[in-house]
Amino acid sequence: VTSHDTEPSTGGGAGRGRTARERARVELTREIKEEARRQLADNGANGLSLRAVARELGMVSSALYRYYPSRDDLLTALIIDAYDALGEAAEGAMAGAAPGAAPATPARTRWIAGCRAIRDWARSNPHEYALIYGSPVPGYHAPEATIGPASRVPLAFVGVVRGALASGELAAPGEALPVTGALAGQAAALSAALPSPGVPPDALVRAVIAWTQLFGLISFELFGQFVGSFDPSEALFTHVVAQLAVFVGFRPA
Amino acid sequence: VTSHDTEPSTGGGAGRGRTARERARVELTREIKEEARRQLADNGANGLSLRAVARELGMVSSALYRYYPSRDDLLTALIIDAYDALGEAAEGAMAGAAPGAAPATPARTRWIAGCRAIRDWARSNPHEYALIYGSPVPGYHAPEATIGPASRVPLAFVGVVRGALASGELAAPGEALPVTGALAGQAAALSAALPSPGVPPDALVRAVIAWTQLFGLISFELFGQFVGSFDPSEALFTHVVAQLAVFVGFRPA
DNA sequence: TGTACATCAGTGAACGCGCGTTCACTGATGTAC
DNA sequence: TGTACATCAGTGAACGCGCGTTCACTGATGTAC
Repeated sequence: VTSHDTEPSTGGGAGRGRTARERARVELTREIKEEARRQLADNGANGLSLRAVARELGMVSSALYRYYPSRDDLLTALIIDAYDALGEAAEGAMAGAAPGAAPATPARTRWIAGCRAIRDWARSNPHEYALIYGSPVPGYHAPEATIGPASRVPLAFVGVVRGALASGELAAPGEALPVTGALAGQAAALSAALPSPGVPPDALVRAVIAWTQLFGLISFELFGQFVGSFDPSEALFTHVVAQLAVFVGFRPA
Repeated sequence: VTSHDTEPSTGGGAGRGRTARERARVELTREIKEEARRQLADNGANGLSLRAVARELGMVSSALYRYYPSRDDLLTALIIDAYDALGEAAEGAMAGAAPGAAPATPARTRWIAGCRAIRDWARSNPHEYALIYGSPVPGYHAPEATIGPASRVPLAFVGVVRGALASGELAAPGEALPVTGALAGQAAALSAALPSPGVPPDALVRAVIAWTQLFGLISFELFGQFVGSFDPSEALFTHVVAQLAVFVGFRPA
């Protein structure tokens, strides 16, 4: 069971649950999303049906419109929840110790823990994973509100790299190719746009590559490309993550 | 425009087009798949509708059942076509020169050409790509007939590696981690099961990792994860492929 | 504390739509003599 | 070359189903005096 929450657009900013009505609304919103997630698992994003959700909740279909103005809005809520849940898992695993306190966990260890947390979440929530990292849902256009939650994972990746850089735990590995030309420009622009800039393009590009490698591997595992070859893909995953740690340049623990 | 074909289950093995009827059947089968592909692009795999295909072709929906016994069978035909088209593109780009003849293209060059051919095909046929490498279609179970076509790309990858090995063009790079334990076992088993065995587990695993990295990158590009960062992702792609060539161990040209 | 009014969650019927699949049929194409 | 029969592609109607969304309504909950 994962924690999910996206507040419904409760008119006033009143505390959650001041009146019975408000408490009921919060509760039902949660139940609607729970049931919707269940249907996602059975039928995929396209199979998500307001009528079926209402039916399962013992309501009439039109009642759902008091909670979400349309099917796509419900889908958006699910997408944001999924990004947030995954982002939280990654952040939790990758966060360093509180600044100044206790001996910090090595960056390499935190990075590996983050990769594993991401995979664990994906395996526990395969359909929500598919919702955000699988093929786009046709006819659905993600609103801007998804951008923030979607960038939590890549930002967590970059965060570890930046931390490692600051603490001298990062070194360009010998076999990393230099980043040049258009790529260097893009990386520099991206680096400058980060919440806290200062990550050199070379390191940023290696982090991005690791990010794509990780999700490529997880997608192959979940989408069935390894059936019959690396079927329990635990060993392959462990190997790849260790290899990626080398590539990104984390100093061995 | 790409070439696509999967013969309909024409009763006898008679040459294609002996009679007018047979020619018409082959022709219509092609048109049905073409129209289905068009709909795939508009509505995704779930949006593929026999009735809509028939409508567009000016037939009545029940007529399609003379060609495909069900919607899922049509989907299977599309999936097989997609795997075959992509496989053909990869094989074409990765194949060495005829054995014994002419100076062979270096393995590294062929490998990079193969990666690029795969990406080019994916960008030209994004919905067919999503069909085979995106989230699984819920409720659809791929029949065994898809296994062969699906393995063409990974086999092409392994083929280049084996070729490079034979011609002394492959060397374990210094930063590659040793393959041990359960992973080594899986790799050895897989290696032994290959059409032509003899690829050492270490090299095989590196090829598999490169395969997942490549498709992870392409999926991110096509599914929109790079929007706003590495937006034209040409430069990133070129960099990653070169980096992968180093990782797999191809001798620089 | 008690009443009058406003808010709003949930109802039930309806609109208009699309789908996969089956089945008895017709008429053209193909084949055997 | 010509006729009789078999094959089979395509028709049209039907079955039974599900969907998103709108709308006038009812009755319970909340609020102001």
